[in-house]
Amino acid sequence: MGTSGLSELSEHQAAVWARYQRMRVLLAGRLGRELAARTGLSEADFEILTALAESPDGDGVRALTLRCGLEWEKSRLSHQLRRMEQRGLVVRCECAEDNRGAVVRITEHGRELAAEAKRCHDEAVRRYVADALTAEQLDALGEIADAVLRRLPR
Amino acid sequence: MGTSGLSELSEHQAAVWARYQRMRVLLAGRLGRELAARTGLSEADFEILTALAESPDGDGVRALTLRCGLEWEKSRLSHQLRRMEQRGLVVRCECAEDNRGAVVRITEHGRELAAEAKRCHDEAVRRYVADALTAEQLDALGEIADAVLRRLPR
DNA sequence: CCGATTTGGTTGATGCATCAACCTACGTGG
DNA sequence: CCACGTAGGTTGATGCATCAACCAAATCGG
Repeated sequence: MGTSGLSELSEHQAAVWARYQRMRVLLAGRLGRELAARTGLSEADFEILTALAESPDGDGVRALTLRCGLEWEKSRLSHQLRRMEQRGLVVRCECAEDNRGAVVRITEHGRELAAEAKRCHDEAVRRYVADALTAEQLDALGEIADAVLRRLPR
Repeated sequence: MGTSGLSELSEHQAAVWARYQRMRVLLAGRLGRELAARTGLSEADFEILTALAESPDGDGVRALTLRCGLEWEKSRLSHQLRRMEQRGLVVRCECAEDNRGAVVRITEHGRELAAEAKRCHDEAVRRYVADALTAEQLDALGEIADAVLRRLPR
């Protein structure tokens, strides 16, 4: 002690952070790659399709609702939906209640891919994470996430 | 039990995963944003500059060395270095020992920004992670990362 | 020594993420 | 009712990440 400045990390803290970063990058890369290889979907596609497929409202979800649920920026959603519409995964139509708004509907093709992707994704998460950790570690991970999230503004 | 298919996640597992994902996305976003706001560097810039500044070899690092250390793809490094060279953060020059190769040198400007960025980044990691977790949680995070990394091919 | 293969690196195309600017419709206070 | 502020969405530009194609220098097998 005595050598640590106000904002420095101890060697141990830096080492943990480095391992976390490595896990984060490699895990995300692998999950994304497997999903893309098996379904042709990106993680972004998957998030949208999952939200649409899970939505109880059979016919379409308001873009705003989607955005809030995913915590996405509006331009991000707009660009993403444009690309997905071109590939026939979703359809955008006008909104009756608010003429500014957009309603997004998942297509049959989209729904099929979403189901396939969920299987694929869950299996990968199980393989790389759930099965790799003890029950205590899994609980700890949840609590760690909560603790960090509490520190994040908003 | 009995209801779980081969690749499904239990509710608890899915909930932990969701919280992890949320932490991952929001934390990365916040760290990147703070770094960009305070130094004008992206995380990618920061990784490169850190590697170059830490390198004992005062005059330049082989691109290959950089690539292996960061585990980056070669085209990614090439594009990134091009952008950084345009901004005057690094210089690329030819390699004496291997005429195919490239040697990267950090500029004075780059070195100053790297130091500033390290302070900024360490402070943010401390604030959002190190100070948010108990000593046990910090250790647990390191072990979780190791356990997952052991499952990841290569 | 020579031809084939491998290796280090660049380039171009595409998708994803973000920022800023913009447009139109909604809502509210006068 | 109207003028103004705000909210929902789109668009364009830029940076980042990846893939595939390419090039030249190195290396290896005969």
